[in-house]
Amino acid sequence: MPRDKVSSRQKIIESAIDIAINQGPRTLTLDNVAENCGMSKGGVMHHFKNKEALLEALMDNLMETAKGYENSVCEEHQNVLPINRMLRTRERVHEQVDLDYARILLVAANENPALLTIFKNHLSEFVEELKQDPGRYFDSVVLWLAIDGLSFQELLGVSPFSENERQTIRNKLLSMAESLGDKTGEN
Amino acid sequence: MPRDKVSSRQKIIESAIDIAINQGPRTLTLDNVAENCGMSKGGVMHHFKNKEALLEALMDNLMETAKGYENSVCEEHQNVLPINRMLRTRERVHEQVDLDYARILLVAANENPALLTIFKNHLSEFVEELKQDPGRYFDSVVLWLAIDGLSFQELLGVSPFSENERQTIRNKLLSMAESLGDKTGEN
DNA sequence: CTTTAAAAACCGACCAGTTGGTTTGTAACT
DNA sequence: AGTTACAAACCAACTGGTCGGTTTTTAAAG
Repeated sequence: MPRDKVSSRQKIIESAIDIAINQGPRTLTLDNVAENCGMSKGGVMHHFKNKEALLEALMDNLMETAKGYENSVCEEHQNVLPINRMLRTRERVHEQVDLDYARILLVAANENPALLTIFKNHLSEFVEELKQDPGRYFDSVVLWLAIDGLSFQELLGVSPFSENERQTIRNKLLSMAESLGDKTGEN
Repeated sequence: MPRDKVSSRQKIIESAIDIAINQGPRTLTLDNVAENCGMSKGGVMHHFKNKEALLEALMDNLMETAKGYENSVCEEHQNVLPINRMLRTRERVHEQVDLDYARILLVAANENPALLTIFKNHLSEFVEELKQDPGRYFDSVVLWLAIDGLSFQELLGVSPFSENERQTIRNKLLSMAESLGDKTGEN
């Protein structure tokens, strides 16, 4: 039996994520990853032909996790404005995988900006969705940019707010989104 | 006088900025800087005892430039809300030195997060200033986070908006800030 | 105005460590 | 026998940083 291809690959990815989160972007090296998951570099290279391939896998992993949370939010909160859905998703991501998870974005930005294309496309799709509702477009964009600003500040480690304050801000943004109404216009 | 101490140091800094902007953070190496400004590495090391010292100088340069724009805005628009002032400053920075200038932040974040402390302190001061006016605190924070989100998206190269759209957004944010009133409450 | 000597600016070779990546080997499974 | 899944040794390029030496500037003395 191939010793355990799937779980080995996954173990490498998790090791890489672990490094990206708990150490800086600069320490995400192939040697480090190999050591962190108790493998030789040759082993790692067997699963990912080069570093870029590994980073791609990281990005995919990140996007898929996010999409998973988005889906769960969609199920619980139906017929809700896109911006509302987005804010709730962010909240959930924040609770569960911690924003540190997004540090992978920083690694990607540093290593190979092309990797961010996947992420950018995700944002573009969301803009298109917001444009479907021209009347609430701008208000939604502002709320969206605000939550992004808050996240980015935290991501770079320059947020002047405490976690408590950030929580308050997120809640207020959410309530602002809710006061924009629901999809059908009632409320 | 030594050959030209001031301008040599400045030339190194400008070379480093040039690299930080036009190439990725990873290419900001001492060798690269030296080559870019037509000097030997030894020469560079003479002006900056190590890479960190150079990066510090970059951050200082960035902060001082920003402060310069803020002052010019202060002169032209007196008695205006802090958030209003901040948005106008951002606009001016954007026009003149381009947001690419802020790419230095990314380099710093990647290389030595401690360097961001200066930047973080600047943000903290602004929060304190906003808190002086509790009635408009939250609205100001939202506008601020929004412009930050817009900038950060652009910084990472993931902005789903065109430059035209971003301009529209910035203008709208500014007009929202203006509708918050001026410092004295009239208007 | 010279001479002189210290100080500052700068060069270029070098170093140890790290990087992404390759090659070769080998044990296990099919 | 052949493929899969690794391990181990290895490599060239690059990293930040050091160091001995050379040139240029400055300032003081004659």
